[in-house]
Amino acid sequence: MGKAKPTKYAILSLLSLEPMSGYDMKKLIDVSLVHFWSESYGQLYPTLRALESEKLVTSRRERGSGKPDRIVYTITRKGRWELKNWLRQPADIPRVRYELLLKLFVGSMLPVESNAEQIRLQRRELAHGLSKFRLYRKMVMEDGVDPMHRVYFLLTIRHGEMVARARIRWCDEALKILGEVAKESPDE
Amino acid sequence: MGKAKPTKYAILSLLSLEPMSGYDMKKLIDVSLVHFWSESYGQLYPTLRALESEKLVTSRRERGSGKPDRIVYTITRKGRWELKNWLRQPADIPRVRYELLLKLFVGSMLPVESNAEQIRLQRRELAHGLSKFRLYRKMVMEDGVDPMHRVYFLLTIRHGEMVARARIRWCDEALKILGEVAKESPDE
DNA sequence: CGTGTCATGTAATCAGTTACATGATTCA
DNA sequence: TGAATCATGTAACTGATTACATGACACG
Repeated sequence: MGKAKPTKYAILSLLSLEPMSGYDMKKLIDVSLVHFWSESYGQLYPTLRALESEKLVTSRRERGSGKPDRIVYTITRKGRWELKNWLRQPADIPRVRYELLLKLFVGSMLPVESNAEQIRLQRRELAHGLSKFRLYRKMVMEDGVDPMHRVYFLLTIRHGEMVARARIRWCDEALKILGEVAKESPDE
Repeated sequence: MGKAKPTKYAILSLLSLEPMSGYDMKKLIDVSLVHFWSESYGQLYPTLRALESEKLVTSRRERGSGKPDRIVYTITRKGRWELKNWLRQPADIPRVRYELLLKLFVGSMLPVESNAEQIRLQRRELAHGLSKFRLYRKMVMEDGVDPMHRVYFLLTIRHGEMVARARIRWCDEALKILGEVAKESPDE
């Protein structure tokens, strides 16, 4: 079955919230969905055209005074129908490629300290990511966000937080273990 | 900088443990590294050839009695050097595409129960994954695994477990929240 | 006066999966 | 008898990133 075409459905999903341009989508993804989604312009713009010729979205050109024109897309009835269809399929489990763990898997190639440093670096990234969730959560709460959507937005934020926290705990545990290893064999 | 070529370094990593064939690598990845890595034959075999012509690995053909011949690859000094170089670079943070969360992000398109079902499905997958970690951990402990490697193997397992547990906790929390939402508005 | 934002777009490239083909052997 | 395992390999396809181009305006 499947044949996912993720970008297509990501676009339809965003348009189900409100009409917007490709540029808007990119922004939205990069700030609010960044912990579970990503898109590039090179993928976004051509797909938008394809969706239009499939009649899943319509477009209208908005004159920008000074600024460049923007093309605002709106999802059609057919588009909503297709989106719902996809939403009902079981979500596929993404196969990840987590470089840090691969590097650690063959960690004995390098001195313990080198691996510890990798983990510290990762920890910093994760902590930084966590702080962004706090801001984003505030945004979702304050703003005039449709309470229908709010529950679901909060669920995705909560997921990001919980996984990031688990990873940070792992970093701490791993650093402790490597610290002991280093004590046992202070050579290399 | 970067220009990662992840498959290349995944192969060198595995060969740093012991000589093996492309087929062996695929097996190893699919059972022991599955929670943080994946490779397809279509990627593995051509890359192995490329690595050989780069003199990073050597190959010898092993006659199989009855079974097909296998081509066993060994990492060279140059290969180890290149691998170490890569290991020292900071690990890049993978940009994920987690379909479940995208579907949940626009969850209000469907009845609450439909979203809950998605989460239950995911929960089952995660629980199943967790049980595999227990087996894998036992393997690493019992077997004649080089204790130098063991620490690092265990670290990757521990990461898998901790993240899977966090996700399961999130599933439970999310289901509880959606349960309350359903009570408040039993319509749709 | 240079940088950044707005906004769309395309071509080159790369990385990756999928589906096939081969063919002997073992197991139910 | 049919399926699964062993083992290598390739061609077709898809999906995605990257780097570029355009051009006006606002900010400091």
